[in-house]
Amino acid sequence: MKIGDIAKRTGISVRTLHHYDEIGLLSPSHRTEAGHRVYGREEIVRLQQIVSLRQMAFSLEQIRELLGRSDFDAHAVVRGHIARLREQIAEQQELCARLEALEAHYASASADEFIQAIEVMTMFDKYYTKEQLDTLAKRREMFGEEKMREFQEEWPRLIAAVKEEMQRGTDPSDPKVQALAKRWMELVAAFTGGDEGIQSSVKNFYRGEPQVARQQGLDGDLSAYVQKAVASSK
Amino acid sequence: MKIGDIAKRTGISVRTLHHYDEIGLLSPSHRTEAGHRVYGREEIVRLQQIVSLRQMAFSLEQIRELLGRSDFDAHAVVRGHIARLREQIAEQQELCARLEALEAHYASASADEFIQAIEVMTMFDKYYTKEQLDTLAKRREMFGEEKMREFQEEWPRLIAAVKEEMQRGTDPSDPKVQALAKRWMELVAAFTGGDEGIQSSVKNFYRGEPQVARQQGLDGDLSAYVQKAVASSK
DNA sequence: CTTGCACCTCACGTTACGTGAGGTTTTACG
DNA sequence: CGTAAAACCTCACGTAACGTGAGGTGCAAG
Repeated sequence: MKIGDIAKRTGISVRTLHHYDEIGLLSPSHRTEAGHRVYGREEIVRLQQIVSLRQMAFSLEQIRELLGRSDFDAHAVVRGHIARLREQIAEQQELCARLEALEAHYASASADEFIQAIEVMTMFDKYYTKEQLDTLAKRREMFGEEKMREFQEEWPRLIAAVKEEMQRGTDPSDPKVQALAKRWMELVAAFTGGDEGIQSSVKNFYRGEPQVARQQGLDGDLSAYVQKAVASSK
Repeated sequence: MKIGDIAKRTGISVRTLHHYDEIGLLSPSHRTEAGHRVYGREEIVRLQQIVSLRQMAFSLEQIRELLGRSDFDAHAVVRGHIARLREQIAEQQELCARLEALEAHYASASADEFIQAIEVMTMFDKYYTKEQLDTLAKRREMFGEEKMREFQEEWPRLIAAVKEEMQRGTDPSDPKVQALAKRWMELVAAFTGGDEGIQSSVKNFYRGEPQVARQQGLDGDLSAYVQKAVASSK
């Protein structure tokens, strides 16, 4: 009946019982004149209920409501709780999947490269919708790991080649430039799959993150040059 | 370069930047003489990294370690993080499944009954291992909803009948008592499936939660009486 | 010159307790 | 009955990652 007995019998810490008393969730019905808490049958029952609900991950506030009086719709509270749990699960699974993909893909990368990869991933989140990311993921699966790596290695070479022609002042309608532009658009098409939404997202991405574009050797002049080449081929 | 600009450009709140400064996660390289924070390129880059890692649900402490210097094994940190996420997901799925089962089964119950059902569930957790609970769940599936309900309705009648004989002083070897005891053991066998571990868990359960036993009309005398009847039948 | 906005530094609130600090009461033993 | 250990009490700070004022200063525009 005293707090220590309750603690031993239920496995709840004395501090926790103090806490429940403090917030008015479970207050002992009596106190000795020395101020020691005395719990009765009622309170033990209520404590069991509290513990049970806590095991179900309800907050103390929710528990107070659920036990407070049945005018609260318990089923509604539970359904809300389930909904929140579902959301959390979905989020965490998404996260987990991403981190595992990263681990698998960048297993041999340095810490810096690894963190950079995470950065790129979150940047993608900013500019692409969830559906677009799904589409891109499917496309990557379609091509397979090796193809994607080849593409990633081809881009810098292609960009460098175009830049050279541009700086040399070659006309965009020159066959050499035309060939490069054709390959350029092929790679773009392979990545975007012709999806217009994705194409505009790509543009927004490079516009919003110029430092990424710069890192890859891209800039406004270069893309304008390619645009001209493509236009003149029609 | 001033804190408000950073806040607008990155979407991070001013307070958050203050916080990161406070804990030394991201401090501006300079201050104006008035004490205004001035951020440089470096800090913006670091902030992006912080935001990215935070999106991945890393704690600020972990982020500090990851960015602190690459002597920390980033891969190990990430693997640990994944493991923790997995655990949380598993727990929440377990919880969610239980709550949904409750919702489905007690959809039309009152709040009190509902909470009591949750209590019973957590009591079971205390006395049965996970495997035993799985076994019991499978057994319930085997019998189906209706059979289980029939069993649940039969128990009180059976207990009452035995109690009557006991109070009347009927000898445990009397055919009437023998018949009741036989049915008793059949029901026990249906529930436990003859699993010895489960049988002892049941005993521990009723021993540890005497109020549940009492609520069902069970007590030491009664079970001793049944034991005698069973023994005398051999 | 004053208005208003951006900036600053406290400092409390949030969740569910853990962990002492420092003091009183009860209990057990000789 | 005296004393010492065990159990009880009330503060009160710490946790994670900020939100939200309160109250005061700096700076550019009208």
